[in-house]
Amino acid sequence: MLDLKFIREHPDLVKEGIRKKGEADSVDDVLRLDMQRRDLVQRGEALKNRRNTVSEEIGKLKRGGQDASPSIAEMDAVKTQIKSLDDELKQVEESLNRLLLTLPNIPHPSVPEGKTPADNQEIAKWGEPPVIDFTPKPHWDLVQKLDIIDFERGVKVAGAGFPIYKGPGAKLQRALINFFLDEAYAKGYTEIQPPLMVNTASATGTGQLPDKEDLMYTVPKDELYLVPTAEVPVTNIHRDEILSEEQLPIKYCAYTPCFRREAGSYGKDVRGLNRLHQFDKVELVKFVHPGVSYNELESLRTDAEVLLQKLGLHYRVLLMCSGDMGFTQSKKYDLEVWSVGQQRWLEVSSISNFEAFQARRMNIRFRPRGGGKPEIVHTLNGSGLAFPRVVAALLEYYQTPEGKVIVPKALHKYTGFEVIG
RNA sequence: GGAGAGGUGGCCGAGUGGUUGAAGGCGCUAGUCUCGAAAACUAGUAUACGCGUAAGUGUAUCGAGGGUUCGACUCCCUCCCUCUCCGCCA
Repeated sequence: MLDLKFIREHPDLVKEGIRKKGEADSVDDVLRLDMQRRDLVQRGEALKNRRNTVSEEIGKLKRGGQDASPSIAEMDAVKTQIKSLDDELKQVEESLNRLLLTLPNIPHPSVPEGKTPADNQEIAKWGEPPVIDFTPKPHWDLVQKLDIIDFERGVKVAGAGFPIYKGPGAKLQRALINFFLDEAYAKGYTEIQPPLMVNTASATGTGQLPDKEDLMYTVPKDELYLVPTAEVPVTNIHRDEILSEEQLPIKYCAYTPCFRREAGSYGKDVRGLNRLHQFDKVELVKFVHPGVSYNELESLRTDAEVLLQKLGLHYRVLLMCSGDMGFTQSKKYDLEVWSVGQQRWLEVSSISNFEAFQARRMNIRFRPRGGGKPEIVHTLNGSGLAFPRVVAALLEYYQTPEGKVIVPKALHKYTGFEVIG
């Protein structure tokens, strides 16, 4: 959510930012409702002031045994007016709030303007594709021969997009959980095991609601949502809190399964591990002082990149353009790992600065050193990392001509084996 | 799921219709005292929104929402949550 005062004072900047994101701009409606709201507030409060004053007088008169009926009669009329102004105000505020929740965050000046993924900028590349003298297999062939991931039976048990990891496949997943979390620990992140279902307020706080309800699995009977990412429960930990500046930055890491309906996906994008309804992810979340959030974004990116480096996987860093960035972000990087078997890049991490956009929705503030008014914190998060595509890339990258897979050294102490197959 | 109790400021805790934003205590901040610290004493110590350049001022907030009333922390209704006992259960 954007700051209403900022919109009021800089409507053109906001309109420009929304235009860059390629979204419809309802800034003028916001301003109109804001004016209506302030007018109603002023009229209502003047009457309430009157009511409070007279009620106090009535109290005094009654205690003095005097007649207060003229005042009471006046207040009867005032009461009706207040009620009607309050009702009107409530409607205006509901409309205003609904509108504010649908305004996207505006991009940081360093974000390139663009409309599609083609406009994203590749700003770094690490490693090389492996040199091999055979035709590499895609991971879905490898895992079937090795019998380590069973897609067919996953369909039977749950449906498409719910694979079953088996034997070394399951252990590889478990190894990655520990590897990623240990790396995060070493960088000062505190491990969180959050709820895997969240309520409406939490889903609204991080921006999944009201617009993106279709992405989530719902539990209607209990008004809960299965987490589409640990970002949701972890960022909401500090909802409606005033932190102290000394606590900042707060850094959390969390391993969770993630559940996404991903309606409308099809084709090569969903083959094998490329896109699933349930997948594992370690998420990194930061709450930081607004003055340093862009430094924190860079270090967050480094924290995620190092994981791919330690796994020895070839990857690139994209700076997302304004139009491809998403509703809540001010600036976002994607890490894409090279898929040898598919000869394409796969997104394994998305690293974002939301500035105050989420924190304002969630009312997460901090008290500045030495006192003073609470300020909104900035929130950031990044995948560190999402498992399925890392697993896909890893299996494909380290495959042998015989269809076995060499486990990268960084994982040996977690897997206990060095070769799959 | 059944029965009972309760939700008040950073924390504890008073308050059952009329200056209660809210006693008292703790904590915290500043000052006095001290070589310094502790203790003691003094003062200050919520948030949001509106108006105002500002000082300031108005309104709201005692779990949430609604109702009764001239006036609600106090009465009524609905919901949420916590605790205790019982049941069920990994």
